[in-house]
Amino acid sequence: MAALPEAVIAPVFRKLEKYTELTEDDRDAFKSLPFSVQSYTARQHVARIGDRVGRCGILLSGFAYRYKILADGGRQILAIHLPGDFVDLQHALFGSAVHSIQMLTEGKLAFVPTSALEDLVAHSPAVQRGLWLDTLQDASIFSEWITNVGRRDARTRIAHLLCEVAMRLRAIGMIEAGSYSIPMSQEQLADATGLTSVHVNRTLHSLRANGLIRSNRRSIIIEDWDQLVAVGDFDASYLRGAALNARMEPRAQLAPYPNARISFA
Amino acid sequence: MAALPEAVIAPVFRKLEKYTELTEDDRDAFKSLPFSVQSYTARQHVARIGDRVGRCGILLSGFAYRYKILADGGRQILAIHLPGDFVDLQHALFGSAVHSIQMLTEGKLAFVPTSALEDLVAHSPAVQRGLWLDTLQDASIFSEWITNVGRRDARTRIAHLLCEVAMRLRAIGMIEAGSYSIPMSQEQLADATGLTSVHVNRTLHSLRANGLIRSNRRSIIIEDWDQLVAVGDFDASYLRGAALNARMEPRAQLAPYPNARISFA
DNA sequence: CGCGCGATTGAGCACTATCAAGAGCAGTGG
DNA sequence: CCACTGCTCTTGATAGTGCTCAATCGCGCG
Repeated sequence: MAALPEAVIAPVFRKLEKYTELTEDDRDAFKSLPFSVQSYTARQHVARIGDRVGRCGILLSGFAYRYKILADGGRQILAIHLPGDFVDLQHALFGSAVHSIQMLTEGKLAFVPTSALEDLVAHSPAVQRGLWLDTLQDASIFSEWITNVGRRDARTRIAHLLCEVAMRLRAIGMIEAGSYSIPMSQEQLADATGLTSVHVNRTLHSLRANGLIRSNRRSIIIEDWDQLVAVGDFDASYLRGAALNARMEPRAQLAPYPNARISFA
Repeated sequence: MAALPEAVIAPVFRKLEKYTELTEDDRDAFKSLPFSVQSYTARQHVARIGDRVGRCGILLSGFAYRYKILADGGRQILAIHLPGDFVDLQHALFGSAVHSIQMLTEGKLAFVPTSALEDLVAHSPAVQRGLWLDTLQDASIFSEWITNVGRRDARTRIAHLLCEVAMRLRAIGMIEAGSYSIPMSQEQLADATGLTSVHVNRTLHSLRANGLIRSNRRSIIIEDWDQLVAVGDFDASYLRGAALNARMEPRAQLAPYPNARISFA
């Protein structure tokens, strides 16, 4: 357990400080938390349902997702995590995992013992506030997902998910040269939207036919952001701090980044 | 704005203290927050999407729910709130409403100005921790709802929702003499489960035919809790503190309260 | 006693799932 | 360098769950 280099936790601070002021002391205290870093391969599990959890994971690189398995064997993806995300605060604070967490790609996580994090927040209201707001933001994204799978048709659902991921990647600066990539199979897309992979496949084809996206094997490129937003019934305000300047910019300005690429590599 | 009588905030403390120790100072500080109480009639709105929000609402009595309206006019209910719930922490902390909040029944809310709450949590880590954990618990419920609407069939969805509400009411002591009531129309049940009211109606009939519930006009009575749990694929562990001793009791013990009544009055 | 909202019921339809088979790309080992 | 293997994507045919549309009923209320 050693402290992390500045560069690695910079994204975490950016997230925490989106709505909270941290003092130099707060930052120092956070940086001196005992971290242990672990590397994962794609598909590796970070936690499984039922595990006892005594640590809190922070995604440093790569993508991860949380999911539940149902009685009938079905799977529902609950959230997609990007670098900088706190991956399982709920598990850490309550002590047990009620769903599983799996890597989408290879990547690294930093783990902090729950006890150390609890000590920190007991003495640093600002850090706790940052974490709380992050949780509130996650909850807001969850509630949008409820809406997405509950009341939208397949076409809208998928467009909405693509918009969300695009916007969140953009907010953390992971769209460079107008393109970005996340590695999700159509089956994973299906499990995130409550559809079947077959239907996702057909819907992607339809979006492609309408010129909203392009896609070759394992990669999706947004061709027409404005239309994708329209089709996806997408309004980024629920993303709060996870959207780029969501508070300030009017909706219109949130949208366009010309020809951005989503490569589902 | 006057302080609230002890009796009224007792449920709030019970919630906050489920996972956190509050000192006498913490409690006093909380009790001296400037509260204003407001009464609502059934169907009245507490907040509407787009509102600027500068206060935090605590449900003192009655039931409320949050919902979103979609582009096509559809409605999705995101959460059902019971007495003692913090109804819109997200809105209060971020300053604007991204969904609407409406009363299910008549009831009362206490409002605290966001600034006063922020002052309090800046000085009382324990209170902030309680609120944070409450938010984490809400997020856990959200994620279960995603699963519910995303991957379960109509029968399972409705059974699951009935189980959840029953369990949560039980946790706050609102099931007396083995019966309890919440006032939800079939249309509201539909908007919470992502179904149509017509299909909810038919599914309730089917559950009734199988002896899992009884129902007359606007009231549902659980006849066979064990079977309802089985049909609803219900495992209360996601409820965390919102379930009765969810941490301690094995699953089997969570379940039965003989012939409990849900009156959807 | 008339009104109104919610519950109920029926008929037909549509979106999405299911089942099944084949194709394409990537990584592996010979 | 090339079969082998496995996974994901793709496509077709068929079925079904849940939706839509529409009308009627029933209870609570003024």
